[in-house]
Amino acid sequence: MSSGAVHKRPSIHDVANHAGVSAATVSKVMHGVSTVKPENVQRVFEAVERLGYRADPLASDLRRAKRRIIGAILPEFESEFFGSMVTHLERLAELRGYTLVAASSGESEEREAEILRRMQDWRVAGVVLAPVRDEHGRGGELMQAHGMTGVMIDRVLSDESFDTVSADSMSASAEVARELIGRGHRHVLVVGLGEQGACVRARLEGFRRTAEALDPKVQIDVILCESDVEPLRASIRDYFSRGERPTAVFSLFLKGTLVALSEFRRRGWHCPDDISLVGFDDAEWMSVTWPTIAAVVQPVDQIAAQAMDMLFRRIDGETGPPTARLERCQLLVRESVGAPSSGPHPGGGAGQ
Amino acid sequence: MSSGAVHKRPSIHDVANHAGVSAATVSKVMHGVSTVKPENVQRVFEAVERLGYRADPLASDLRRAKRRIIGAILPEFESEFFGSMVTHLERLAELRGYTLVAASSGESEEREAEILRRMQDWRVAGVVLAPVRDEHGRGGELMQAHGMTGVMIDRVLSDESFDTVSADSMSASAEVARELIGRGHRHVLVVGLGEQGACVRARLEGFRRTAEALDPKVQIDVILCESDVEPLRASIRDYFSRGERPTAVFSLFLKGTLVALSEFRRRGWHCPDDISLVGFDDAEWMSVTWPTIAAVVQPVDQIAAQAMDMLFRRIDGETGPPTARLERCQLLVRESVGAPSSGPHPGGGAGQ
DNA sequence: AACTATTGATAAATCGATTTTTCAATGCTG
DNA sequence: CAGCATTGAAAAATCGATTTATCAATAGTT
Repeated sequence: MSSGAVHKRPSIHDVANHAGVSAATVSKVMHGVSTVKPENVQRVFEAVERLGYRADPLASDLRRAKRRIIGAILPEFESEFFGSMVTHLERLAELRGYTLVAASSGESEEREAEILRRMQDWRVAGVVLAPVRDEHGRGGELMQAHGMTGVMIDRVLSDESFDTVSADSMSASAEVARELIGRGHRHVLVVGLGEQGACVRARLEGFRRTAEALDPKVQIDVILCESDVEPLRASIRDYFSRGERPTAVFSLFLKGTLVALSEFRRRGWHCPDDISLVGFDDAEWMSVTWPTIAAVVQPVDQIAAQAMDMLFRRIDGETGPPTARLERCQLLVRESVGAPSSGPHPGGGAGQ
Repeated sequence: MSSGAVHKRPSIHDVANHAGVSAATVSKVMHGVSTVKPENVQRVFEAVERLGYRADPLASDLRRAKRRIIGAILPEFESEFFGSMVTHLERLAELRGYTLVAASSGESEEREAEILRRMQDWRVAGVVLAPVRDEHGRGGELMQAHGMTGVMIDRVLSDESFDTVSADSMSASAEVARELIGRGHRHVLVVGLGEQGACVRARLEGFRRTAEALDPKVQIDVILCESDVEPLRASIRDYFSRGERPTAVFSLFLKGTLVALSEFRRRGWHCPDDISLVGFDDAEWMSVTWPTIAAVVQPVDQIAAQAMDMLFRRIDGETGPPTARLERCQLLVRESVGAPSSGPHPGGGAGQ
């Protein structure tokens, strides 16, 4: 469209000329410094108004000691959990006048490392890292080696170098155990990804300890796969094929819940009549399908808020030992959890 | 960890000093300019290596004519569709040495406008805008008024100022119509959000025209709500309460599919025995639940690729009239679609 | 041998802000 | 009224790169 007048934006010097003052004065006015004559303040505001001046954040950040950019590194963007995490982080960064630059590591530690390097190039003020593995992975090492300011979230428990914020996996798993044992389940399959992660161990142990405390004779089978979903699916399929017949499945991750559901489908089992299902991570569809799926809801908003809070404290120079926060989860018991089925599943196998 | 040596990163001048050349020479070497003595190239490389030098993108972008930043503005991050869109855009930007800065408008045109202003402050090279409303909303106006370079995606058809890329909604809807009519449905409820959007009209008309061409006596009811989900839910509930008994529901958006499903649940209707369901937008869970849900899959990868392709062409100075691309969708017919039920729906729950 | 081209590199200007330093004008004190 | 402190603003340095202008040393011409 017509007027090419728009193409060059006014700089602080243009404003200064228009107002008949120096660039330094304009800068002061923009930052509300009080040592400027009221008359000049007026003229600067008028010039700003007339020219539609807005400061270039690149230029101002270049000069400043700390850049007003926060980097966020998450394993992926496709899930509701991380999607909503980005939304929260974005809002919280903005609230403080910072820009959030989010990147996805695609569940790869190499990419995670590369992104961290790039964030360091940008000299971001701080990083929110949801590591691919856990707090002892490459990401943390790199952040530390380069003296970056950061917080780790989600797949972490605690770290000796960085603040961490995550869901209280252990308590949540314990609650799941109470729920399942309470309903009479005595044979439970636990499925999950990332066998070596501290977070997975916490979820598993939280469940196991509570379950065994409630009934020492409970049988807990565990299927963990390294990272990919398909091997997990294969293992679960194999497990059921061997004739194993748990009365409930507890999934430590959303993907596991999906895999379990699809394996139930394959075998024509229905929840909760044939088998019960509960998993970590809630999703919108879970309250809509038939049956509705029970889930552990992680407090995304609180995790994000706490993480940003800690991060900005560190950015503002707070020292002291790293803190490790655990945010309380909520167990939503839905239709997919019931009492153990009375008889053996169709297709053979033993009952309870 | 110990050494505070890490805290100040080397600048191009440090490299220059180390190599015994000038900063300009270092810059040339970094950009592969050939007019540098091989010996000096060596020394610069060595200095870069020893110091671990990496250019500061802020500083280099400040000087450059075009900044290597692409802005992406999407209505939200929580859905698989936009989540995966961000992932693709991120990768495509990176591939060309650009950084993607994504922001969510939260379905608000005010926020969309504010983000655009901020992106303009950053002087991004280009913007990928998935407008809250459609190509005639405030976002497009602003981009144009400020002479920004951009592409619009998703809720658009074509525009006289910007290139657009979106799913071929009309063809996809036509295919849905063929499928439903072909199976014998003669009374279909279409639900959706955003009544005034061109994209909604295309989806609706694509369906209506094809359906009526196949059988002029088909009854098509339509429930559209402005933007919020809850009014839509109320309308649908009211519609069914009035005794309307379509044999199939076609949802124009993912949210609509969820609302429809939950309303079916409320009434104890099962797909596809009591009513068939098909909707725009696929999601991972749809192939896992019971029944599996039929969906129109939008080619996110192609939309992203085409959008970035067009955008970079414009950034590189290509002129000419804006193009409007439509990418082909795929209809995944799953269990939620069947033949119309033989009789009227039971007033209460149906058995399985 | 003198003069022009060419080559390769450096110095300086620039991007658009912030921050520090300098400086002029005014006010106050004795 | 001289001397000093205060106030307010301009000038200059800075951030870390890129780009342009300038310059010295060599090569090539006649």
